Amino acid sequence: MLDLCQCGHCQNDMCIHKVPIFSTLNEEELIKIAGLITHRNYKKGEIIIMEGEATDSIIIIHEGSVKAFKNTPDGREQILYVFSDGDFFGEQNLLSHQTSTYTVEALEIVKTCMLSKNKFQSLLHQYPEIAIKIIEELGERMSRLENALQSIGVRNVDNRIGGILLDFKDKYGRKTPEGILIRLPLSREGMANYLGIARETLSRKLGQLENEGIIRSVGNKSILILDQEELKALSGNVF
Amino acid sequence: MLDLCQCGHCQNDMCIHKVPIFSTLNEEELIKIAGLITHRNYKKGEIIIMEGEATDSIIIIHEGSVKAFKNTPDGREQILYVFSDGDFFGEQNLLSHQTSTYTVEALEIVKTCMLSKNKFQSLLHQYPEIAIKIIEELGERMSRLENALQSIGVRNVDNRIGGILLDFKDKYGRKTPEGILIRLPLSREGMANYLGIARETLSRKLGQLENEGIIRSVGNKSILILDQEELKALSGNVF
DNA sequence: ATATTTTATTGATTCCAATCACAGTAATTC
DNA sequence: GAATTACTGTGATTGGAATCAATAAAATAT
Repeated sequence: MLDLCQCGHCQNDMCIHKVPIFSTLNEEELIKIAGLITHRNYKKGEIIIMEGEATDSIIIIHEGSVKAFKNTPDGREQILYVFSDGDFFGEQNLLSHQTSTYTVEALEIVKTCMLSKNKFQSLLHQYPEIAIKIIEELGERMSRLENALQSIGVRNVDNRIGGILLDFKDKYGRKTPEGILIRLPLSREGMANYLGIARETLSRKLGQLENEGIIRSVGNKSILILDQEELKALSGNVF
Repeated sequence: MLDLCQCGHCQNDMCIHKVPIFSTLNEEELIKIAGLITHRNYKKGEIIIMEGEATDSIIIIHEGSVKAFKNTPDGREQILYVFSDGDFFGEQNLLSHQTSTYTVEALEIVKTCMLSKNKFQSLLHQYPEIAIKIIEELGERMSRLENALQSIGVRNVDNRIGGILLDFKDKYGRKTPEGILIRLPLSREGMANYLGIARETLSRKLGQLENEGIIRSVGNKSILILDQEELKALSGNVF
């Protein structure tokens, strides 16, 4: 995003610059909001919000990535979202009296910005555009959840794996001469928990895709996409 | 909801009376909005919105119920929501430039109220509380989707069936001396498409639950819940 | 650089739900 | 109310992914 700020006080790395929900505001308004924000950092593995807990702030990620998950009755974890720079969470608690519907855990060192319930609510009344931006963002998240739910209706596991790789490509991919290199935010186990399948099944399927020349594993934390079209076909995404 | 309107013009069955997103407004404001609304009825089986289609209105259900679903690549349908009185859809198209993420089909005779894009947007700017109400409602829907996604991570199918019965109980249940009688909005096939399982599997599992004395089928369109606690245990819902 | 721990892969087996096939039941239509 | 049509239930079989078990590879610590 273009940085319009020329003043001495305003840091260029202010988190609000990164956050889509504030994107309709001008620099002056942003500076005002920046003053309302508090910061906090987390180490890898630290819990930021616990499922069922009430929070009193909306939390915006300034840097790093987190996973949001639920613990299933049988002791596994089902990952619902992976949030990174500019994403927010905790908004449910501010508007309704809901407690958090998921646990949020840092996947690496994470810097967050927090805006307290009261400040955020008055902001919403002052700038309806922020509310509209939030509705838009929630709409996108719902759309992603809906797709996830659909791909489960399709019992085919390959389908889901194709989907997650394409998702990660958009968010974490980098073009290289050989193909698009994805720096994975999750381990194999994490990805399996995202897809709702067993770790071993994921390994096998990824191995298969590698044999077919569609992808290549690069260490444990990266995957190179060699044939994006084939992946799209696999994911059943006809659009 | 209490009907405060005493005037001659205002119909008591105005849809906006039923709609939570307008619940913060006073009677005068409601009457103003009522004038902006157009109506349309649908027969069972009629398509209200098609996936991928752009619409220019938010649609509120005044009476009846609908299913919102996606067609999976392998030709099945995955139901995402069942909407009834007071629920709305089509809001994605108004705020972002998204097209509909699902198809909506009437499950019975349905009466709808529509508010056009332009009118709705100016309303949002005028009454930020409406936007906040929408955020709340979307939050609840997301919470439901998240639960659905979780219960898929749990491979156990009984779990999901318990969940859908408890959901339907809250929305469509009626207390009787024998237990809570649910008037099902969906056929067995519909329920199976909601759960993402085969129709036959659902039949078998429901039969099992009946043998265990937890439920009783009453014709094809109703189910009597005899042992709600056992159902909760089954659904793994510890909260 | 080596040792230790963590994470990932591969193989063998089991099990649950999908599918196929058909019979039974309920709901419409005439 | 009989006939037709749509929906639902049950049995037999198959298949794909989970689980169990062990090895291999990678990341981290020493």
